[in-house]
Amino acid sequence: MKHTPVKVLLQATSIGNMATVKGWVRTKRGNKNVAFIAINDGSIIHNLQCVVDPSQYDEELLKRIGTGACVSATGIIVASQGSGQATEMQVTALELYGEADAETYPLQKKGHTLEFLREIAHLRPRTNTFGAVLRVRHHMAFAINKFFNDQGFFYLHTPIITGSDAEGAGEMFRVSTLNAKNPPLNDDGTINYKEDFFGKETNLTVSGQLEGELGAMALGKIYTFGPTFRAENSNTPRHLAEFWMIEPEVAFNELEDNMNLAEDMLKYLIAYALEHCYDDIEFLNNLYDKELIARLQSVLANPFKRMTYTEAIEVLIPNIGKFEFPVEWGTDLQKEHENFLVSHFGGPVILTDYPKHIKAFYMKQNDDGKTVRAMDVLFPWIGEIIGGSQREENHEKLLTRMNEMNIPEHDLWWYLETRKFGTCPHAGFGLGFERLILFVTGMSNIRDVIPFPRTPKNAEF
RNA sequence: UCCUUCUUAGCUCAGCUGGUUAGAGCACAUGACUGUUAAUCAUGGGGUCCCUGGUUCGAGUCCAGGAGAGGGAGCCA
Repeated sequence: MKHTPVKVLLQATSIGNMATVKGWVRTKRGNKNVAFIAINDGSIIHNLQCVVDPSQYDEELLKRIGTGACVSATGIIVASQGSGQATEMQVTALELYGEADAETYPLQKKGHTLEFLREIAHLRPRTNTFGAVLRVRHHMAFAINKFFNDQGFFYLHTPIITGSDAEGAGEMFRVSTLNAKNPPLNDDGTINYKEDFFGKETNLTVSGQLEGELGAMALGKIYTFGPTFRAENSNTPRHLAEFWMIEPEVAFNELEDNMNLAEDMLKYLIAYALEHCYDDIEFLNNLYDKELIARLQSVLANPFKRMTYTEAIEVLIPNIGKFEFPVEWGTDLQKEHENFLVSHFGGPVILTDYPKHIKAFYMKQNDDGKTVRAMDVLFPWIGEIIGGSQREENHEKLLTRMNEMNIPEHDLWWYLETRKFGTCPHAGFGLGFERLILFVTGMSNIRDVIPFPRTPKNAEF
């Protein structure tokens, strides 16, 4: 018999229907007269309560249907006599697909720490928490594509294996088919990558931005959304070695347009989450973060505070006594400074026009000779969620800056040609997908918003 | 990578100043209970005290080294 999602069976319109449900047992309760089997199939955070008359079934079969078992139940959907749910199933047929030995199945009915669940990442999607997070993650991925598609952007697939090591966004993972124990060598003892698969040194991408700019110089408005890799030895709740990044790039946009796009996108995504994932967000709000829903609504209700780096420094200096690290014009902001600004203004802050020496080579230089048209979006709780800029479109200025910063120009000849042939103002940014999910779910560790996290010393599963 | 805290039953933890046979709750098993909501009650089984070495009559407890995890910082998204 065709089965119906729990999500549908829980609706009052299902009452009176014969149906089959297939899923995993969350709990079983009861006595010798009646048994209650709560079944979850992942379609929604709630379970379907299946009511079983034990006298109608083999005692051994019922015994094997415990927490974690996979079953199929058929019966009529009725209004629930209990108070915890609107509907339930009066079971007439029960089939066991696979049992889960209670002695060894690691997921119990009761509390687990998130740290323990990370050790059993192959099973944790079966918990309420990870079901909720993974559903939210799906809806956010879909909403990102929808947002950009609706605005006329094209989804550009930039390469995951990159031949340039000049993107400047961090340490890279080498991609090679050479024999690691005995690689071919040049006369001077260095590894001869001419014999490698691609005939040159290659790595996993740290950013699709440079290729994204190539797309924007033809299609006008593009975005990338794909995996990104950083081999930094970062051990924090906000960093992953493998994460997903969204990078829009828009021809003819200047910094102001870039800020508008970032704010519009973030608000669209948060509103989408509240509209389409409310059950899951409500669950996370109640279990982990009582301020979650209020914080999401607050971000939607207010414009992001926009100010220059220089103005931010002026706000920070009178409060210098509150900080561990010094504040003066020219130094990069520490996390404590960013946190101060966000709580001082009571919401997201967009900082622009940073000193050029703390930002990347491709950012557009301001006329003051000191700052560049950079933009960071700082969010409550998680800090920097977006980093972006208007790009330097002047070939001469870009080349000079690359030389100053020792960026090898021969590696990026193709990037430079966009400035030689039909250059134009353009801007873009990068949004860390998992950081967005952190914000929307209220989870506090980035390892808990991706199914199988990759971090230093950890690539299990 | 740096600072800091932690590692005891399947899970979450207690274990005092080093002292006899290492405890609790939950989970699990068995039984009871006429509709439960993390059901309840009774009984029971369950331990490489992270690893290696040291100090001591004696180490879960003290010391050294190592591994793993959490929090904070840096790097960034």
